[in-house]
Amino acid sequence: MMKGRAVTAFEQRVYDQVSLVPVGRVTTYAEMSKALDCHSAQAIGQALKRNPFAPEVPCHRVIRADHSIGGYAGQTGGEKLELKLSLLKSEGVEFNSVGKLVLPEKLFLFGARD
DNA sequence: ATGATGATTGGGG
DNA sequence: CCCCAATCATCAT
Repeated sequence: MMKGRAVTAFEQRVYDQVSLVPVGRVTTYAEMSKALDCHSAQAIGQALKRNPFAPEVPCHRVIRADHSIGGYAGQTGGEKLELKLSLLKSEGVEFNSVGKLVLPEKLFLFGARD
């Protein structure tokens, strides 16, 4: 039988990290790259786009550093993005007409205490 | 092993 | 808005 592709150590660390983001909060690719001591936010996106545990692992709670929505399920536009938006909205996180996070204080910074 | 790709980012025009 | 360089894990050859 077909065995799915193995989750790499790096991906596992990314998933563990994003799992720390609470419901109703979001973080950024850049913030995660710092927390994981990786110097490439894009590498974080690479791992998240291949997340085999979505939405168990909340990869939809990761947005861009400029507070815009970012991508989802391998897409940067289209229906999947709509899904990401509705998932976040159902958790109380919203974006304005310019596509930016309405309440920046909802950003979750690793290592910061509330 | 080498080259290309990408859910990014910060800088510049 | 668009373009570019830097960065790096993963994928295709």
